[in-house]
Amino acid sequence: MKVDLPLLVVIGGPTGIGKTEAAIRVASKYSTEIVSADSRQVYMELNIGVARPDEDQLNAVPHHLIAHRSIKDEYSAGHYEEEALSVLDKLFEKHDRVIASGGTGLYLKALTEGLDKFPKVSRQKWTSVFNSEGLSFLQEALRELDPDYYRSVDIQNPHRLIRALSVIEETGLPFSSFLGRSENTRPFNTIKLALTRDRDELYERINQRVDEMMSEGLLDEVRRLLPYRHLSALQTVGYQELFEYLDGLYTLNEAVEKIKQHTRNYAKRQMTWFRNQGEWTKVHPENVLEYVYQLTEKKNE
RNA sequence: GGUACCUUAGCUCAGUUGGUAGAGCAACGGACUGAAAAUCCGUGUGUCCCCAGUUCAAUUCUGGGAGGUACCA
Repeated sequence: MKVDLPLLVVIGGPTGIGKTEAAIRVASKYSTEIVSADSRQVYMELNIGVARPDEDQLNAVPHHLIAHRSIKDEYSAGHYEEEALSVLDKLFEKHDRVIASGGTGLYLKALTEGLDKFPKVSRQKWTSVFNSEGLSFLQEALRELDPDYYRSVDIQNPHRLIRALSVIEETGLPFSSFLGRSENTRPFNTIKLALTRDRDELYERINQRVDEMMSEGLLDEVRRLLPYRHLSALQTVGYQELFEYLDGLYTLNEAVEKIKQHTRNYAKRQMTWFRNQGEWTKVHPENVLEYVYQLTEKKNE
């Protein structure tokens, strides 16, 4: 840790683990504020289904980068990195430590380590090429235009190919020429805590939370968003399943079970991410306050 | 009570003319630098209902038992 730099306490972990509460406890204790790192809570139109902190919680501690964008806006990890850094800049004028909390691994990486700088590009063209020509066409195109990236990228993954080809198309440069170029230094120290719990317990919490969302009116929220179901912001667990229920594909009960299952699947993917990312200290939600406190004590010795 | 059919992976089921078995879904493991709650890759986890018989060998054939479904009473 570098001396004289402020501290960013990062609280990550899978959905439903208890990040929101833990972050609020730590932020309250140190009278500071919270920067969210959640790719779905940024949208003002999404509330119940993305487990946005409630009114009381938002009033208890100031939160940033929550519900400040529309689902109709383009938003991505790049936007998030810019916004988060500028918010942090201002917050560190008032506080010597700030809390970041969220489950979107890529956003946390963007915030703490930074991404390489890319121009903003539209993926529209290559998405439609993919739809009409198929995956192997994209593979061939990338192999020709950027053999280096072709070798390292997962060529079965259309998202990756579309992204790379869009960048190449608009810049006239290989995608790989942008990688590893940027020096990303951060004007703050970071400690990264990945919240963990017993898996069965986490899954049980997820199941219960989905039931709570339903009784809070998730179905109404989804019904209002039906016209926007094709936006990427709505490619989201809890929304797609209820759209399909409204299509008559299955019963409400079946839809709710699918939401629970898909949320568990998502949590599992997040656990994989945090487990294999390195640098993340596993902490039980109940011990977060104590853990941060101990680190602070050491720092002052 | 009688007759027919069924019982194989967590679930729904396929299969072995007798050589201890495989699909879908689930589950589990993994990847991932701008859609990341997305997207993609990998893995079969099994008293083949139980007991006995025939056989070199039975999940498969025979007999009995248990449970289930349908029809007849």
